[in-house]
Amino acid sequence: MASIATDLPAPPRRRRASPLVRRADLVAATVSCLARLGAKGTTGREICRQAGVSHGLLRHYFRNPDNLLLETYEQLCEDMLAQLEAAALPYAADPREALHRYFVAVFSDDWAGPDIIGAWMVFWQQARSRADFAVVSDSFNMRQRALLERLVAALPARADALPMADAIALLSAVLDGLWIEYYLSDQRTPRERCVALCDAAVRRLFGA
Amino acid sequence: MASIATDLPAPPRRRRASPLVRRADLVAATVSCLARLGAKGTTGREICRQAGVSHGLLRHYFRNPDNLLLETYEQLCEDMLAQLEAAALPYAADPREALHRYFVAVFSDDWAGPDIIGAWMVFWQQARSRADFAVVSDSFNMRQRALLERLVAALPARADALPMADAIALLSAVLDGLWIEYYLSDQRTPRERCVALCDAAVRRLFGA
DNA sequence: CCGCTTATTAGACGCTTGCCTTATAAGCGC
DNA sequence: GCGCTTATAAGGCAAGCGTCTAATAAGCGG
Repeated sequence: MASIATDLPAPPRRRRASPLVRRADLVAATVSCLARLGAKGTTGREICRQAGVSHGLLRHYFRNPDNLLLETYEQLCEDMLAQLEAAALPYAADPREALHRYFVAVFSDDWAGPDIIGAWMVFWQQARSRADFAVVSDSFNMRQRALLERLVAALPARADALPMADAIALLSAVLDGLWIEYYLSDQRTPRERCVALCDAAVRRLFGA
Repeated sequence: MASIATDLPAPPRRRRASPLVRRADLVAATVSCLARLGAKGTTGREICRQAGVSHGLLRHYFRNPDNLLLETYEQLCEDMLAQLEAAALPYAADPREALHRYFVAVFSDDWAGPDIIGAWMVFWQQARSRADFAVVSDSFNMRQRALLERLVAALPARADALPMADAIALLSAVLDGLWIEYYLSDQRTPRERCVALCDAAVRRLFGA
């Protein structure tokens, strides 16, 4: 048994890390916290606990917990948009396939996995009451929809098609709605079914 | 100017109310709180403040703030289902019209107004991490979908129709997705457009 | 009009949070 | 290897929360 003297002072393992790495750590811990504990449980101290750093460090990198939340949201949106483009654009020549890849990416573990999906719901909540979050949300929605529009535009034109704005809005709604369905129970509606339903929606909305 | 004696003791206007009324007051205050302040801002004390009662009263009617939240969720679901049925079922003979009334009710001020719409997002969040909330959510979803299915079943059958399960799932997703879109900005997508898009989805999914 | 039930308030307690200030040492440049 | 920068830890402080207990009075039955 170790002596009390060596037990108590507990070498506070303070390995230094580059600012960029630490910031990334805190952002990652924030996402995990949001997904696991929701808005109420995601406190500055809890985030630091999860990141394995002292609670004073948060203030060293961010103005306050709220600011960390906002930056996390921004980065999450940026990353997701980049990956959606990377997944779909290489197949732009075959719009059906490109859309399919897009759907698969949306429901992938990266953005809809158990360690992250819950975070989006919290951000949506913030977007309604806080202007700075709303700005990020609006920008994200706009860009996501632009990408969708770009993919859809490559589909062969049909005579009995809906107005493009309506079709896009509906496809976008299907995506969000299925995403919520998946959020509420990945058992009841597994991701393969979500993707299949999205594909079906494309066929229905833009012609067989 | 009134005397200090009458100012300080501040007649604590403690009018009695029947238990049912007070409980309803607290539930209503909870919804308002959730919608205005989100999950983090909705504390037991804040709810009581908003309801105009002392913070001790919450414990007199509910085991704890969490329990009040759950009961609020249950009642909200019950009320909404009842009103959806009341809005749509009288027109069951004309399924198109019945569905339209259903959509109008979903996006009405009663369930999507600024004083309530934010609450649903919080409940969704709870439904993922807390089993008791998940039970309420699942039951609500099941019954809502059953009602939708009942209305859709009255539509004339079409040869090129999707499998019923898929069509229902997609229509339900469109509803939820547009609901979120409306939640994020009632400016960008006003409720009339949401309803119109739902109607369009019905035509597309179940035939013109 | 009195007395009992109980709705209601008020206050105390311990805990956690966010914010700030101070102390420490890790690791780079020289 | 030495010293300076600064990443990191730690603790104090006020405020707010949830829980509990005790005191008060409102309004009914008699």
